[in-house]
Amino acid sequence: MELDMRKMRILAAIVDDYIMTAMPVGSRTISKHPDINLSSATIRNEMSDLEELGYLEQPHTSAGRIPSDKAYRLYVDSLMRNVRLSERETRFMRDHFSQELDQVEDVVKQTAWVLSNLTQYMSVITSPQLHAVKIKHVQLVPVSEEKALCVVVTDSGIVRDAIVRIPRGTDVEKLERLSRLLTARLANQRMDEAITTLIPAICDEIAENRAFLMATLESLRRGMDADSARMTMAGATNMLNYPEYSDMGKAKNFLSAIETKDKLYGMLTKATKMEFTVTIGAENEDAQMQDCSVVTATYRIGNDPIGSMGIIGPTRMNYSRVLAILRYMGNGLSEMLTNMFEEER
Amino acid sequence: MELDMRKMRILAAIVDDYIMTAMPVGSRTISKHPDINLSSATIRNEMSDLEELGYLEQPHTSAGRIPSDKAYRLYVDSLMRNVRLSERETRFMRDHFSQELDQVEDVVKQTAWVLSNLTQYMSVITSPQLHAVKIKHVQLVPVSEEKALCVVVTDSGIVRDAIVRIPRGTDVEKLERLSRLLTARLANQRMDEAITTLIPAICDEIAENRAFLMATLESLRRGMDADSARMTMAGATNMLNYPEYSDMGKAKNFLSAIETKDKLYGMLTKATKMEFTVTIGAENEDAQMQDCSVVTATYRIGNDPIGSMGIIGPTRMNYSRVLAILRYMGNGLSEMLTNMFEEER
DNA sequence: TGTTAGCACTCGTTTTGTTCGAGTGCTAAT
DNA sequence: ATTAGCACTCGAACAAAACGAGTGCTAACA
Repeated sequence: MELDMRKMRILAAIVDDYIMTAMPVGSRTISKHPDINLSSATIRNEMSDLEELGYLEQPHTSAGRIPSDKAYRLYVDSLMRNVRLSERETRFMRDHFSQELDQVEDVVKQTAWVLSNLTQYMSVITSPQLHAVKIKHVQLVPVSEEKALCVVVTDSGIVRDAIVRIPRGTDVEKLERLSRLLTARLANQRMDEAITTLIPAICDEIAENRAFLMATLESLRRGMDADSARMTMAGATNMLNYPEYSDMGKAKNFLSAIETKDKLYGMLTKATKMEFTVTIGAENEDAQMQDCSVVTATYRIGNDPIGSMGIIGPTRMNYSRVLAILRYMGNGLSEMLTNMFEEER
Repeated sequence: MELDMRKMRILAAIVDDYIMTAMPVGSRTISKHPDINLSSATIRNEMSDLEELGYLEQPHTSAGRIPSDKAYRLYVDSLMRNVRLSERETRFMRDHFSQELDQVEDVVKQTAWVLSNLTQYMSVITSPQLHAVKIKHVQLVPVSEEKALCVVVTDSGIVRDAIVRIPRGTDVEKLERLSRLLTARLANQRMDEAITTLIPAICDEIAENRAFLMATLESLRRGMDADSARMTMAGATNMLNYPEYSDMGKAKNFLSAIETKDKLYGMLTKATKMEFTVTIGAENEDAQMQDCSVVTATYRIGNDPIGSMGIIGPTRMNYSRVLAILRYMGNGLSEMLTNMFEEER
C-alpha cells in the first residue's frame, strides 16, 4: 500500500510533533502546521486512513494519535530531513577530540559521555575489537610459585591479560624465553588468526612445553572472549527524564534490562558490520527493549570497522539529530584512533 | 541526655519494626510487642518524649512515628542485636568462594554480585588498591614510532598500563634494556614508595634517558591515580524496589548520584582505614545521598587492608544483617586473595 | 468530488466532596 | 506511674461531577 504525497506530509508532521511533545497529536495541531494547509476535518479523515494502514494508533477514543513503529520506520527510511547541527554542538564535539588523551579506554569513555550529554539519551560504546588488531608483544610475568600472568599488547595499545598456571619451579629465565618465543611467533599477527590457526600450529611444533603452552593460549583465548566487559555506557539516568519512563514499573524494567550488559554488547558487535543501524521498538529482539529504539554507528581504524557506538532512547527519539551526532562522532573517533595508531602500519 | 532502659527498648522495637515495614509505627503496634508489656497510652507518652529528644519524627499528626538518623545511630551503636545468618545464606557465600576464578577482577565482580543479591541492596567494591602492593615487572612495548606502552604487573596479578611518548627512532632493544632496568630497580618495591621516593632517585641516577624516563614514570603515576575506574557496583536497580524510592524524583536523584562513581570511590577508599564503617543518612557528605546509609568493610591480603566493599541502602536498611554479611564476605575474600598471592611473599 | 464547518458524542483527566480509620493528645480514673 | 476512654486530626481511598481535547459523522460548499 502506497501513501500519497499528502499522507506522507501529514505523517511526517505528526511524527515530528510527537517526537517533540510525547503527547498524542490531534488533528487541530496538524492543521496549524505551516507546511500543511488543510482544515482539521480533512486531517481527521487522513488520520483515520493512516490509522487503518497501521501507521497511527489511538491510545483511546478521545485522544489524538501517536505514531506506530511502522510509522517511525517509514519516517527514518524516507520521511525525515537531515538536520543541521548547531555551531555550538559541533564545537562541543570537536573540543572533545582535540583533547590529549593517551589511553584508548579514556577516549572511549569520554566519547560515551559526550554522546549521552549531547543527545540526552543513553549512550553505549564498545572498546575497539581485538579481532582485527595485531599482536605486538607477549609477556609472561611470574606472580607466584605456580602462577604467571600472561600479558598481550596489541598495536592499538590495548592490553589483555590472563593468569596461567605454570609448572612449579619454572624459573624466570624460562618464562622470559617463552615470552620471546611467543612474541616472535605471534607479533604482527591478527588476534583472531592467532587464536584460530596459529596457536594450534605452535603447539604442534614445540614439544618441550606443550601442555603448559596450550594452557596459556587457552587462557588467552578465554580472556579475549570475555570482552563483553569492554563496553562503556553513560547517561542511563537520562532516560528517566522522558515521560515514557515516568512509570516506575517501566523504568525498573528498562534499567534492569541494561544492567546485564551482555545483550547490548551483542547488539553492538552485530552492528559493527553496518555503517549505521536503526532498530525501532519491537524490531528489537530483546523483549525488555521493545519500547526503545537503538541507533548505532561504527568507528574505524584506517578502513577496518573496529567498534561501534550506539544511542538508546525512547522510540520517539530524535532520529535525525541522533544520526547526525553519531556520524560526526564516528568520523571524529575514527580519525583520532587512526592517527593514534595507524602511523606505522 | 541519657535514655532509660525502657525508652531504649521501645526505640529498638520501633526501629526494628520500621526496618521491616517502612511504615510509620504506631503506639498500638509496639504495645503488642512481646518484649514490651505496656499499654498503648504509655507508649504514646514515651514516644512523645523520644520525639522531643530527637529520636523520632512524625510525618503528620495522625500517623505513627519514624526513627530519625539519630535513632539509627544509637541503634547501630548499642541497640541492635547480632543476627545469625541462615545456613542457606552462608552456603551461598561459601559456594561463591569455592569457585575457581583466575582473575582478580572476576573475583571482585562476583563478590559485588553476591553482595547485592544477598542483601537486596546495592553493592559496591573497590579493586585491590595498588599502593600497598609490590611491583613485579615493568615492560615497555613499542606501539608506534613515537609511543610505547608501559605495563606494570604487580604481585597480585593486577596490570596497569599507560601510553608514553618515546623519542623517535628508539629501537626495540633499547626499550627492552630500559624494561629490564626498571624491573630490576622497582621489583619488590611497594607501589606507593616507588612513586614517591624511588622514582626521583632513579631519575637522578640515570643521565642517559632522563627526560624520557621521567615522562614514563609520570604517566605511570597518573595511571595509578586513575584508579577510580577500578570499582564495581551491582544491584543498583534493587533500590527501586524500596518504597522510599517509589517517587520518581528521589529515584532519579539517587541514580544520578551514583552514576559518577567518584564520590563513592572516595568514600570507599577513605573507609579502607577502618574495619567497618556505618554512615547514616545525613552523615553522608554528599547531599544526594542523605537518605541512604552506607555500610563498608575492608578486605585484606595478609594483614594489609587492600580494598573495601560497601552496601548502600535506604537509611532503614537491615544494619545487623548487612554487617553480618559484610563480615563474612570480607573474611572470605581476604582469605581467597591471600591464598592466591601470599604464598611466596 | 474533495474540502470544510458544525455538532453531538466519547472518554480520560482534574476537581471536589465524602467517608473511613489509624493514630494522636489529653483527661480522669485506678 | 499507668491505663482506659474519648474527642480530635488528617491523610488515604473512593465517588461523583465538571471539564475539555479530540473524534466521527453529516451536511453544506466550491
